[in-house]
Amino acid sequence: MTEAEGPPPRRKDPKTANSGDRGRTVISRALAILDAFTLERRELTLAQICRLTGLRHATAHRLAGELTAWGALERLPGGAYVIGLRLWELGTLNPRGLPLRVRAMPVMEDLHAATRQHVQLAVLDGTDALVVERISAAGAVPVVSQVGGRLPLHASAAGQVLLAHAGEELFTEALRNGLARFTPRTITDPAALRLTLAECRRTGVAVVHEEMSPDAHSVAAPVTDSKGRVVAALSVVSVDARTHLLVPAVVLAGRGISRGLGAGSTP
Amino acid sequence: MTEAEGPPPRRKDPKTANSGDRGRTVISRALAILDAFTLERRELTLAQICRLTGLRHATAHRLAGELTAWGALERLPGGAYVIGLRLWELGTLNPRGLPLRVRAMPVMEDLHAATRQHVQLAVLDGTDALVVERISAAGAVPVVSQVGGRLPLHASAAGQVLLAHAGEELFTEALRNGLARFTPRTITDPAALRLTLAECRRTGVAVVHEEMSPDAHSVAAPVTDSKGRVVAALSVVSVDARTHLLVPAVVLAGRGISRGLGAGSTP
DNA sequence: ACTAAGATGTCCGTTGAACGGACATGTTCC
DNA sequence: GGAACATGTCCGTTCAACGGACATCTTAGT
Repeated sequence: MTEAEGPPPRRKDPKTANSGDRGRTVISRALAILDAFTLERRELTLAQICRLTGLRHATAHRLAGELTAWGALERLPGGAYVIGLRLWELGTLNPRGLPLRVRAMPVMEDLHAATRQHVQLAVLDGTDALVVERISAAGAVPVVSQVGGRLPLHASAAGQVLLAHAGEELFTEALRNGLARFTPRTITDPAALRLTLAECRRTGVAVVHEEMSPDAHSVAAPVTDSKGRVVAALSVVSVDARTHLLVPAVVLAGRGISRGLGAGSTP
Repeated sequence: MTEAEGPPPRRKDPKTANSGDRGRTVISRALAILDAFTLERRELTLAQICRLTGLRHATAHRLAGELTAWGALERLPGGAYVIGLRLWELGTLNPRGLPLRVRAMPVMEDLHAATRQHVQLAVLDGTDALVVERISAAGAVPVVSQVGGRLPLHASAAGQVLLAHAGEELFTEALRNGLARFTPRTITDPAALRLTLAECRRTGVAVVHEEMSPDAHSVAAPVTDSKGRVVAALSVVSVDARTHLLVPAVVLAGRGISRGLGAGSTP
């Protein structure tokens, strides 16, 4: 009597369960959770993480719990997850992050005081320029980027400096991603970009007029390490089209930071 | 004939293999690799990672490879590993990191200009105060801390402010870790610390004389968010023992940052 | 030049950690 | 009240992770 209905099959066909998921590693899943956080999405609930990563909620729950226990994530009172301070603390250990920043800050402040414009320091990361430090000017162009944000290599002064001094392989890699157009003045022709970069190598600076956003004019100069390699780009962003007036100041500041990094001391 | 020696046992007893390792998860191992990096150990070879984490080199090699592919680690020309920029980029998403920093920076610069001393901004993380921003003064106390570094809660002005406004549970937690003595003037008696914290809550500031390192005197004031909760501590470190002269400036600056965070606007 | 010691990188059979379906509980909205 | 959704927990199955073994390369000692 009690077995009238028969035993229901508790397990589904395993083949349908994780069919599209084979070959993924635990670490890749955990890192996918971290990847789900962006500048626009700084707080995520467990359900949002599941949707963004495609993970089952049981899996996401377990992984997020482990990441939280370690400090890679934190939980807000409401239950939502945020990137943890431990991750920020670890990030400061990167040689292109904090040490560069500490050396650059005083000079950037001088440059900011002299020009009263936005001052940015960017390094190469993948096929983008990553802004590692920034001093904003009150009355200048609204906000084009922020610390931790990214700039396109072909359409920003800092990006062009970094791209000009990188290898040919990065240039082809950047072309493969396509030269996105932001304004009518954006350089989208590979040959034209190559000429611009050559000019940048010759003069030592990049000057960009409204290639990324209207009314934004910028100048950038390279920052080199003790071996003369370009490790960062220093740029000033202004609403004034007469950016050539800023060239000497930016070059000077760039060299000032480079000297602080030991440029020229060990040839 | 050919089987004279017999088949050699290729596998060792599995029980001896990973006996002390049972129950550890892949993620805990990967995070242990990241944990191996500290301010003192910013570059690590694979062999060093193995020694520090206790992982087999095959495992560490695979995990470090995955972390590198994602950007959590980077490899230097010599083959050594460093914390990757991707980790720094993610870290900037923490609400107590960048947003706080952006609001605080201008005020910190004003405070630095007014006092010509080290200016620090610290938040609570576990049982330490984590320095999230710092402006160094050229002629002041050598170097007591740095961005990404940690201060003891009981022996630094910023730490005392954070501890004074945290719950009772953090106080007992801090006691459990022990009140480490750094100088003859360090408060190591729990009852004395409790009195100091009560005084700090009453006056709104913490004043510390050589409790962490000789010749270092510091004053700290709280920074509050829109709900009046203490989210950070602003401190000035000086060689001058007459720190009471700095109290009004630090309080003013702390309130200035708080106002930028919306303190008082939504009661 | 030969050997030893140590680091990095790769392979593959074994096995236990990770997966995900199912269920329980809590919350929100109509 | 109950439908929809989110979070949290349990447990049997299985495939990804582990680590011993081996290969290669570099550095050090004699």
